[in-house]
Amino acid sequence: MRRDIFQAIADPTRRAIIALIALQALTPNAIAEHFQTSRQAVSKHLRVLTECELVTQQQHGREIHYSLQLERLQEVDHWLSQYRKLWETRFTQLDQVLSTLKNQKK
Amino acid sequence: MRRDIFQAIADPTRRAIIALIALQALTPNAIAEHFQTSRQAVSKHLRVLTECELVTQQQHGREIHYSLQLERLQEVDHWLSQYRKLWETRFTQLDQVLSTLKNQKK
DNA sequence: TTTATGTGCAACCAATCGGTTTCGCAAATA
DNA sequence: TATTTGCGAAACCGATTGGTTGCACATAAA
Repeated sequence: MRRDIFQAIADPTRRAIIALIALQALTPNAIAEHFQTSRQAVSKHLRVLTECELVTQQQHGREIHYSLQLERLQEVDHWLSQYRKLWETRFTQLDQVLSTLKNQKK
Repeated sequence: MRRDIFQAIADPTRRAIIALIALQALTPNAIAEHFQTSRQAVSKHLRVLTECELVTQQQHGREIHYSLQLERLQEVDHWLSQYRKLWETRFTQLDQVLSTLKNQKK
């Protein structure tokens, strides 16, 4: 199933998982220890994250290590960038207003 | 109800609404014309967006104009920034690897 | 070999979601 | 005044979500 990354990061638990594995790969059991939910619930979240390619798996014997695919977050960054342009323009305009006011005081 | 902005932008229709009103405020009817859903469905989306303060209303007679609160998107930007740091570091490291290789060729 | 451990998957469940239709109400228009 | 228009709110509905429990199956350890 093709998943939407925005829907994937909508859940707070999934964002917490992302934060956990950002620096080092972890197993589902290791991740589940940080929450009050079952390992299976964490597995379901990992499946959603895997389906939108936000995380990848590395098998080590019977353990599976999940790690974050940082680059995928750039899709969100790209979506944001169109609006970032707008709010930066707005700040620039505010700066201009402020300096105009400053000059009038002189 | 206190809403989560990540949950608000998870829905593709809501992201489309955000894009629509980014440049100019619009009424629910005007927005609904861009989709194949009813005005009431759009109203529900606007309610979600209003609850997390992503949009604000301006009443003009019987018309209500909805406009985007750009600054609120900075909450997403702020969340992203921690990971942006990481992927930029990664790129920097890649650059270093590349220039090391380059120097070795000399 | 037997037992313990790490995992994914399926079935089930209550809650939520995104949509619809119907309604009521205030403002604009005839 | 009577009618039309723009809107929110409520009731309803099927699909999805996030959780659970129970299971099957490898791999590691005894």
